[in-house]
Amino acid sequence: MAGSRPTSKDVAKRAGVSHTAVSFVFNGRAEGNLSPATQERIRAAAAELGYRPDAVARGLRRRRTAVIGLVTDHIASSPFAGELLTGAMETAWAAEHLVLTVDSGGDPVKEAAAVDALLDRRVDGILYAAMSPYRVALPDGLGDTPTVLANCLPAGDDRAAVLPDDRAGGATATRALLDAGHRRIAVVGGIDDIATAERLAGHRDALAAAGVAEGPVRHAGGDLSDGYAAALHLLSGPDRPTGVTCYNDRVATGVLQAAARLGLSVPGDLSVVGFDDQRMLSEHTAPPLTTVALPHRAMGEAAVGLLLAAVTGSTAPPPVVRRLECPLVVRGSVGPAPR
Amino acid sequence: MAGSRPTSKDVAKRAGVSHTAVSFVFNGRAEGNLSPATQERIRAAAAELGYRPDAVARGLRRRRTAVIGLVTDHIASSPFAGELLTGAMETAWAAEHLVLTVDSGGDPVKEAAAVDALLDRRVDGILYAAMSPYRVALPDGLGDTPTVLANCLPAGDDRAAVLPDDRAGGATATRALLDAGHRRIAVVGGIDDIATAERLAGHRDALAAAGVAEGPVRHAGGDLSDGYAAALHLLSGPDRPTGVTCYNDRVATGVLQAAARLGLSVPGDLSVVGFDDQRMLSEHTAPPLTTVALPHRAMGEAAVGLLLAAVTGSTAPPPVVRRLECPLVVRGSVGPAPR
DNA sequence: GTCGGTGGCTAACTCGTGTTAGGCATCGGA
DNA sequence: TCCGATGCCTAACACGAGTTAGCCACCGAC
Repeated sequence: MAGSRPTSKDVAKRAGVSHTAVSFVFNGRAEGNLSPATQERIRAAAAELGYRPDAVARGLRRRRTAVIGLVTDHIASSPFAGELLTGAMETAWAAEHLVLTVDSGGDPVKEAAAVDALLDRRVDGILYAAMSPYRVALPDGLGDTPTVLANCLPAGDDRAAVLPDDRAGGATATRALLDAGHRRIAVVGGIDDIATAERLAGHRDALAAAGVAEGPVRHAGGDLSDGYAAALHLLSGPDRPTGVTCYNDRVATGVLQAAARLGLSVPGDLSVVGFDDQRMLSEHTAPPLTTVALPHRAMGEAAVGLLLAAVTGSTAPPPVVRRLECPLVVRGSVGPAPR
Repeated sequence: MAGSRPTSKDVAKRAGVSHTAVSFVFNGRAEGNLSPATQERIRAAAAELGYRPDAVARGLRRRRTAVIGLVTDHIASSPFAGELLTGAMETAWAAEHLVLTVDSGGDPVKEAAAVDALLDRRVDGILYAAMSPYRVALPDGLGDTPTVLANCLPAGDDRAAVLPDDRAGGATATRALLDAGHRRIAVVGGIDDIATAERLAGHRDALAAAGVAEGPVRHAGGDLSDGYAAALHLLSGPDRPTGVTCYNDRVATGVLQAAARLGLSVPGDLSVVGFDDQRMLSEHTAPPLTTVALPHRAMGEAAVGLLLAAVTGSTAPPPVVRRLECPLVVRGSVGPAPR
């Protein structure tokens, strides 16, 4: 007896009406069809029994499950995925939707199987999140299921996508240094990467807007040791820069260590700006890192927002790329230019 | 035409049989009921149409959705949650189940609503994961839905739970130092916490087993600065310890910084063992941290394993607490005892 | 020739809801 | 008195499967 949920029929019996009447009450069709007294009786009966409509049966009939599917290539490896997932879950929740997540681990076969499994469950839309912003071939079979990509681009430009605005972010990083009075600004780290190119372009945008000449650029890789090595070189030469923007926080941490090694104080002698806001790192360096945050949470929110709009409007999301702002997180590694 | 999935009726029509026959094929009831020739015709028709049974309709009839619900209090804040989620998703996937996740953000009201939303979707079981291992009052209403707690304990001992074996983990940390020949071993960090007490007990277990006298214990808190301060004190006194086990990796990082400040080399003069394996930290300290890992992924796997067993056996998971091993992750911060 | 059994298949019901067409009063007006 | 309109409600079907009971033809045995 404890095990079985009450159905709309139970409620109907208790209120002395048909189950149709119960359905009306729970779907806003009561007004004009059911007398206020009857509505009240039904509501009371439902409350007493603790009735809640069965979402599975409802999904079958309505052909909407109020569930959106999320397939990603690496959820555990980075806190970013967690942020994106949180953003997605929260906007979904606000619209009374839930999120069904599958991690493909980057395996295309599993990825296709994951999409199939989600479609079998009749999810209302699919959010496809990648960890690296490359172009991505979606498994086919999703047909006209509303689909939005997050942090990656569709192979053909036929799907909606949500991405960080790397170019503007690059400009933001550099502007943080310019605003503090720096004029000799270097760029350290980076790989053969769309993001690297975009951020560098943003860097140049900011320099140009301020009428400042370009400094040295060292695309040395994306790891702590890369930042360390490049900075050691860069900072021991003549005419050393007073500010450095980095490809990411790992590289920036390497730069901080190199500065410490060379006896340069940060931010006294040198200012450093990171990228990504990898908080486990950026909050714990000495000094804590001023950095440009990737909008992972916002991407999750925006992507689900697009999906929900498509679902309620029963139209595919417009296949445009939306770029989201990368906000500056001010901590302690930027100070006024020395001298 | 592209938009609508084929149903079992479409397959039936194409194969010239009833939809019941199709259902038989997809549920292992074909043998003995359908001639091999008919089976083959059905299979062929299904393949040509790309038919896959609708999981929503199937869930309604079978009263099993092949979805398990996961409610957690903080998914984004730590990489641990991601690990747990990954473990859960993987074992679920291996059994052809998916995971429906809700983050309550620690709000008990939302938590209850989340459980209701999951039950509405008729999830086959619920995995309740917390970030801190305190006792937890489950929202009622889950009745006899199979439920397993991960990383926390039920308020009454009426539910199954999966936890790290903190005591054994504490012993593992200390044993790593004992095995390297250390005899003066300190404990740094910790809060008023079950985990702290358990790990300390394990520490003493290991010392007792090796017949080594207890060293200083500083329950100084759980942050980097706490570790730094405590270690500065501890290491500058006379008769300083040669090995330290820490409450967590943040504390351990503080200890490393204190050692550097005092001119002690790690692991030459001092060996340090962390706890948690917070990789973003432990992999990037100098030297990289030898630490005891919390079995988050294993907890996710074990919890879902228990749930699946309960679901297929249609019996509640036995309300016992299962403690999972915390493995030692060897990196570079432990060396032979000096002298 | 009838009876019982068996292999091969389907009609008809079920799960719990949403939805459409229509029934049955009652009421006002001619 | 009869007619149409209106207010209130329900019967019956649909969604897409899984499941039970049973039909029908064929076979062998008596």
